[in-house]
Amino acid sequence: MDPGNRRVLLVEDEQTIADVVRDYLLKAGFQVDMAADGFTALKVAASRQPDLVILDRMLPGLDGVEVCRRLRQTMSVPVIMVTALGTEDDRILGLEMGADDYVTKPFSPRELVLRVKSVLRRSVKEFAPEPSVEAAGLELDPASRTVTHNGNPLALTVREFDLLAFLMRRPNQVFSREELIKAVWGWDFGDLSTVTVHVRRLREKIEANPTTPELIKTVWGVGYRFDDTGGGHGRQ
Amino acid sequence: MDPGNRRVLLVEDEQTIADVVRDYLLKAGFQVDMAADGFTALKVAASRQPDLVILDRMLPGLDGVEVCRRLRQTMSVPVIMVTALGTEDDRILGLEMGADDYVTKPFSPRELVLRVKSVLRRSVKEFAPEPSVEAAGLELDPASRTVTHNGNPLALTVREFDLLAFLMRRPNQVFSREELIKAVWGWDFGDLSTVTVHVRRLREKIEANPTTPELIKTVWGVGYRFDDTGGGHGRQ
DNA sequence: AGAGTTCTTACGGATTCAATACGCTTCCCC
DNA sequence: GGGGAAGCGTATTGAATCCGTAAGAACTCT
Repeated sequence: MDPGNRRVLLVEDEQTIADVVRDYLLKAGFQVDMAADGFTALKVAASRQPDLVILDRMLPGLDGVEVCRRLRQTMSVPVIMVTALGTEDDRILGLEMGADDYVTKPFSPRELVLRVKSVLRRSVKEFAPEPSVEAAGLELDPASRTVTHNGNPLALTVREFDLLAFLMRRPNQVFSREELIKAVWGWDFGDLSTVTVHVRRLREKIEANPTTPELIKTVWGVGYRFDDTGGGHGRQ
Repeated sequence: MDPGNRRVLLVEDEQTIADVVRDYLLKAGFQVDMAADGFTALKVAASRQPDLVILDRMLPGLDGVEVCRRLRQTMSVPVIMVTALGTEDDRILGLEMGADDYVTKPFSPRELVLRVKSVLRRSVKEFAPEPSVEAAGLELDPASRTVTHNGNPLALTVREFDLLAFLMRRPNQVFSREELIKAVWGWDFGDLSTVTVHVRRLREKIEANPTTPELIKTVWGVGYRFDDTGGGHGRQ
């Protein structure tokens, strides 16, 4: 995600910090609005409709937590909370309040910009349709959840599709069964043979000869890898 | 994050400190460039494109703050600032200046290495593939776990791959069997002949003539060393 | 020449993966 | 509801692979 035309509202009462951070955001290509207290923040947010809000927790007037709460009542903008407090409890509290990320002072403006980009990436992804992938004669379209092999459609199950999608998006990269079960299944633990079996079933459908796979290679002692040897960079 | 093939630029005018820190970074697997003053630092940074810069604040010529500012104008490399001053205000000032972390003298080189790793971890994307290494006709790609010798792929086992990766990332450095078994196997003790045998098996696959090895040299009474005699600095 | 170090080979055990089978749940259509 | 099919996760078996150790040969340095 590039900063492009994104608008960030920076709510911070300490002028020095505010200036430095604003410069960094501008340099990174964002448009920046500023507010020094809670009420102004809400007013500016309503009128400018920012794509993201950076919110100091200590503010004159309404404090950050309250501003966050009220923002959430009227709009669904992502919020990054900035605070001088750094305990674990505070962090959890901040996130529970509805902040999408949490930064403690003193912080590096560079890091803050990275987090802004990361949060925006996350929140943009949720709505943007994912592009389809193409590799090795296989075309996978997440929007319609269809896969074709040299033109003819394949009937994949949910798991099979998700697994293939994950691998095709990251061709030529090995993933352990643990990584796969975490990424595709969303589990933190579980029987890893689940992955083995699903790879097997997937191969049965996409490989010309499932016994000697050409697409999903097994890397002994490590995991699996989708091989995209050739030509076309897959992106529609 | 493991050091992979990351390149660090170390800017430090005190030779003793510089040497110690460089050794630690090398041991940790980083590639290290060095500069002793501000102007050299900028020049080296431009040509080598490091993944991170360690910057002493007190420097002859341009001081650290100024170097940091100028770096930031042209590239977006993370910076760790090293300084003799240690007050809280300085720390904040340093971070506000754009440093991503801040270390005060006297510092432990070990801690510095940890911070380097931490900063890199933050600035690197989650599934970003580690850069591959190339040396002496050999190309090793950690992401796909493949190795090619002048283009044709080699079939290495897990141990062989890990061993080769470790050595190739630290070319021209000798490692004892103890160090290798600790780093590659993760053991604190064990039969050292394990290393010997695996080096042998590895040579069988990568050396033109395994009996008179050109790549993995044995240093009698000490250990093994991967020789990168030639030209190209290994970076994909 | 001798002691210490490294090379080389061989082998049994352990790990890993493929392949199949089975029970459970879900969904659909009757 | 009820029968049946399909998908999923787990367990089991068997085979291929890899790994660590041992033990003797070859080598290096003094």
